[in-house]
Amino acid sequence: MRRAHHVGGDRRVRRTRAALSEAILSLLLERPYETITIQEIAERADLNRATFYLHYGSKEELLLAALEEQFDSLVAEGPSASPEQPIWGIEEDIQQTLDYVAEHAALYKVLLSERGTAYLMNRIVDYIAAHSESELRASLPPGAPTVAPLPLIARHFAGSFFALLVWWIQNDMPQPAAEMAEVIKNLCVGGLRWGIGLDQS
Amino acid sequence: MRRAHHVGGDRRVRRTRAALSEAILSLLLERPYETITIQEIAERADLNRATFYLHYGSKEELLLAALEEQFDSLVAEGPSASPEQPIWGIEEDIQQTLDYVAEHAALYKVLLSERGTAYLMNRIVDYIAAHSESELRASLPPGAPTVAPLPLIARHFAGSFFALLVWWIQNDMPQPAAEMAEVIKNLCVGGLRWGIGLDQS
DNA sequence: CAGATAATAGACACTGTGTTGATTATTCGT
DNA sequence: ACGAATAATCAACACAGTGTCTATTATCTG
Repeated sequence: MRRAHHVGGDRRVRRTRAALSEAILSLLLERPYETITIQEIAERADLNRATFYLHYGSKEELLLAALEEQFDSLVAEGPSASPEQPIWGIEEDIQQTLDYVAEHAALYKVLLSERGTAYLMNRIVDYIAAHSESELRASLPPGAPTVAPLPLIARHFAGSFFALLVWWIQNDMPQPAAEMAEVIKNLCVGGLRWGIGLDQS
Repeated sequence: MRRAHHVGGDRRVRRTRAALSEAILSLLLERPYETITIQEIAERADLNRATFYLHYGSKEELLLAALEEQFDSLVAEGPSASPEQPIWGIEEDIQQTLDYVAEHAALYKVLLSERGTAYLMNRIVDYIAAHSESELRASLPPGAPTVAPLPLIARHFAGSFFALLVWWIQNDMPQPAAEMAEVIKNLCVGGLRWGIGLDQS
């Protein structure tokens, strides 16, 4: 019955890394990235400063690792891979993403407005684009004509979704998640269907 | 006839600041922001380090100033404010923006992929959104029904435009600017017209 | 030209970094 | 439950870069 063995090596390592990630993210909620020192991170994680260097070479490295975890847990909620309703499976993802982000509003507001944007944006937009492109590909007859190449349509969709997401977060989520999801569905998925010519029928 | 007087105070100040901006941007082309020191910036600008502090309080401050100039010169090329062809004036902007970015490809590749993204993205997306929103407003009958609130449609447009722009730059501009502009026009402006119901006719 | 102001040069204390070697504590496999 | 392996601690180190200062020189503006 004793599981959770070998989940990723030494238990001490896992605990230490988790503490460091948590420390930097919690510091990020309080003040800008540049002003945060490795000393403070170690301090807040209740670890010796030398221990930090046992795991990461720089603040940057730790941040990327922490963001990666963050992204993974966002995606984990994510794409339940719709059955036979191709494009419309995306709508579920939109709803789930908004719900997830709303739960972690404070953190995402910081991540998106400051340091993390470059990384998170690339990561999220890439992910959404890849995800929606494969859905698109599956839902289209092979040689069907589209307004533009599929990867660009996917990017178009991902970009507008992300922009609306950022707007929503940075404006302190003026609408409830469900309502915003509706708007995004209308605009993005509508635009998507238009992009692949489904609206011409 | 002696103009260019009083363009912004002391000539020395203008020269110094310009040198600093140029220095940080050129360093940014060579290596990541974090590794650049104020010492080096001053050195490359051929200025005493103390002079730096006479003008900026930190590296960050200088970078923001430099980005602001960069953004201004991008916008300067920009919106020739279409006469009576509302939405279609946007098409010109798209073309001009791509041309401008293509000219400064190396710099923008760095700015968009690294440090600058957060700032530039907010700045550019805000600008495009505001610009397109006012064009939209002008081109629509007051009470006309739309798919979503105007500001969100504008954001949707700006986001997808920006995402495609980033994709294009980061993939080393696989298509010529003109061709990419066509794609963007098709997708974004098409989506925009669809968004405000012009496609239902 | 003269007064004002910007830039320089060198020095200063200070903060945070990255590394080291010796020591202690925890964990994992058997 | 034991013992070998290895992670974490602690104190100390040289070092790089920061931010500030004062006195001096160079340059601009009216």
